[in-house]
Amino acid sequence: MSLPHAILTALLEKPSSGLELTRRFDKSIGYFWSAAHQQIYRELGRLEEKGLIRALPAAQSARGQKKEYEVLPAGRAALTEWVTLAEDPRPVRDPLLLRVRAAGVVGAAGLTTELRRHLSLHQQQLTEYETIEKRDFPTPPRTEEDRLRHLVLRGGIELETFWISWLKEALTQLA
Amino acid sequence: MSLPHAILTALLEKPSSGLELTRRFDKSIGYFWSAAHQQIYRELGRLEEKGLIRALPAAQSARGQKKEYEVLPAGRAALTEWVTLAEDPRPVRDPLLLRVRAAGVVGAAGLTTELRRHLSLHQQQLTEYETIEKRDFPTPPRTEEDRLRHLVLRGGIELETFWISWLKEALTQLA
DNA sequence: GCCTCCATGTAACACGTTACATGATTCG
DNA sequence: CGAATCATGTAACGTGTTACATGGAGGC
Repeated sequence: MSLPHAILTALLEKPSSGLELTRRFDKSIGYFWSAAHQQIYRELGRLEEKGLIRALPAAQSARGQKKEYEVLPAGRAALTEWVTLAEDPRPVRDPLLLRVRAAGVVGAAGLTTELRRHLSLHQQQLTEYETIEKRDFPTPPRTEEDRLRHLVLRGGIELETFWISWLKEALTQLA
Repeated sequence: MSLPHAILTALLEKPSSGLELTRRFDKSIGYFWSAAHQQIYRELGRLEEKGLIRALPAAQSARGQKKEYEVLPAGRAALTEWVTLAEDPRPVRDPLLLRVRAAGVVGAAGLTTELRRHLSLHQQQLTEYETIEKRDFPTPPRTEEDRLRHLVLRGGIELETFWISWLKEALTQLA
């Protein structure tokens, strides 16, 4: 039940059309909750049907015509409730860990190439996050909203740091 | 495409019935790739149909009768191939990070309770992993299989450590 | 007129979750 | 014999992914 709330959050930050949302998911929210445009359009339809958002009056509903949405009070209420809900942490679900385990059974030949590739990708992602951090949070954030956004970004940075360190250790052991 | 390979790995470690697999997923493999029994039975059926595993001859196929599976050569080959496949890291997909971001928009009232609850759950999980580490790897592992299994466990431990540290920082900032 | 890009969708399928169904075995 | 437990499944649904369809606007 996360995607609808991700969309509500994005729309509260700024009313948008489906494609604009898709683009914003690609750079910002998508760093920790990704979604393709097909999923976004489907979900926008459901949210509108439930009365949590509405299409801005100016928008035409014809195909190929831009359609902007904004959040209704009921939508904000639903999001507020979701924030404090008791929802257990997702168990880890990572194919790479699984593959390392499988390598223990069928042999680790060729695994290091893939580990090196992942290491490089995580290093790239870390660099990207650090660029954003320097750009958006050059000084300690003052508003609560900024502090929370920075906190989320720190989460991303520390996760990438974990992967880099773990992959280096793995490569050392397999050398 | 991870579940079938998780099952192949588990079956190579030890031929099992559906329920035995379910239990082993609950304690071991499930720490980084969980699955319910319904999913496992469905997947066992598919793997058998594809000729990657087979039911042991002794087993009856009647409902309520135990049915053990073992991996066929084609199954081992498929798993070996998967280990070295180029498959990009999964983008992070975490509802808690999303909720913190949403809290930036609708207000963080009541969020700390949930963060404290998560902190406690992650501390429990870390303790569990450390118990397993002491039990299974009291001395540096010698075989490649053991080294790889330990590596995966280290991944779990470091991930939990990350969450604990991040949650503590978050709670400090929101205090 | 044609190509590209912007924009909104549909369809089909794979995967994961929740609820329920059915039969065999064991223990009191 | 009744209840609990072991064991294998079915059904329905929600979410995520891949492939494809439709239409408008601007540039050559």
